[in-house]
Amino acid sequence: MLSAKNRLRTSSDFSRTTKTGHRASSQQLVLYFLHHADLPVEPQLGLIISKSIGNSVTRHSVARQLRHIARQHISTFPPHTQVVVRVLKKSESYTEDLTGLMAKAVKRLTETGANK
RNA sequence: AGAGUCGUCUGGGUCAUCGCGUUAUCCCUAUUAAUAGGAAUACCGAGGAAAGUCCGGACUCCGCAGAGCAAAGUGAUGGCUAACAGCCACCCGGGGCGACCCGCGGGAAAGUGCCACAGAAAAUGACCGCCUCGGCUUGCCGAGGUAAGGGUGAAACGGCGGUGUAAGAGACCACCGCGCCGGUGGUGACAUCGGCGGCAAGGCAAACCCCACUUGGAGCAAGACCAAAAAGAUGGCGCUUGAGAGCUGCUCGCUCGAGUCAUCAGGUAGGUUGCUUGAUCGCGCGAGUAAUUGCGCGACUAGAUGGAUGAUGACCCAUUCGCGCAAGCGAUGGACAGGAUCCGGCUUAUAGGGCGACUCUUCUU
Repeated sequence: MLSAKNRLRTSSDFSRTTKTGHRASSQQLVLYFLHHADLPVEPQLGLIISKSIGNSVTRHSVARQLRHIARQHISTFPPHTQVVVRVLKKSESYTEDLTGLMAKAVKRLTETGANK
């Protein structure tokens, strides 16, 4: 699981990341990520799970699994980064999808950072 | 043994590793000196419905001289409770051989309204039929009587039997039903017995309405405290005689330069609090048919806030499937469902399992 400092907390963080950030998507997930020097040093991650996924039990269980997977990869993100994961469809396992998307996002972030 | 009725409990278990949240202890760092951040260790960490948010309260704020209207809700009787639309007991009506179950149970002789389709008529009614009278073309027409019969309908103007009649009819009579009066039993709803009365009384009140009783409003996003920024008020200093800022350990010096500093009230963003020990639960004894309650002893560890429970492994138990005569082996791996101020209820969802009480039938002794 992710510790509290690695989680997005406010509504404005979510809207800024989803509206102005970059995107990477798969069949089941969409990953938004934003890198800016004004953001906190620790990488932060937030989840968006709609009611179409299932009832409250299902949504919480999906969120816990995603946080568990994301914990192993959050340290690979560069500092000053915020990430939002949106869940589109219900699935048995999100491990491969999330791992692939996060690797892609990290690759693009480090490339743009190199260009600077 | 079989068939049933009712109540109640449980809601996979044990262990290990990593991770997350609250609290406590200790250590480190920072300063505003009692807070913040970080690290370690320990303890604890979703439910019987946490759900729906349908009732009732606690708690908080606002309002409030008193009375009435409106609106909403409740509706047999007695009790329990903080309170209730809840619960218990009992009454009444209905169902079952029975254990037991079902019923939003005041008023339809205060008034208004509605009663689909069918049917003559849904409440000032005559379609068929029956009877009487009149007419003639002798089996039809007209006038009238009749709610016993037919047919329609969820429901047809008290039921049934007799007297009676042209035919009929509470027109009259007995029993039942209904209403009133009285006796007895019961706290009471009511039951039962006796007498009298006339047949006046179709259903719907979850149609309006009438009667009785209850209710001030909003809700933890309540409320309380702290309090950025921007704007405001007051005061100090200053506008080339330089306030203040940057460079610096300090002074000098250099550069920028027209506003700047302090206080105040308000209370936005944000934060803290409210926040979990309570009409609490378990056991024993006592009161009560029971709901419930008195006393004594013991127990109590979720408090998150984009919202903490996840991942992996081992064993056991349960389910299902396959192999097998069986023992067993292999695979599968759990119903409904996730706290958000807290309690009492109701309703709805729920795989499987355990326990208790009782009824009926059959057999044996």
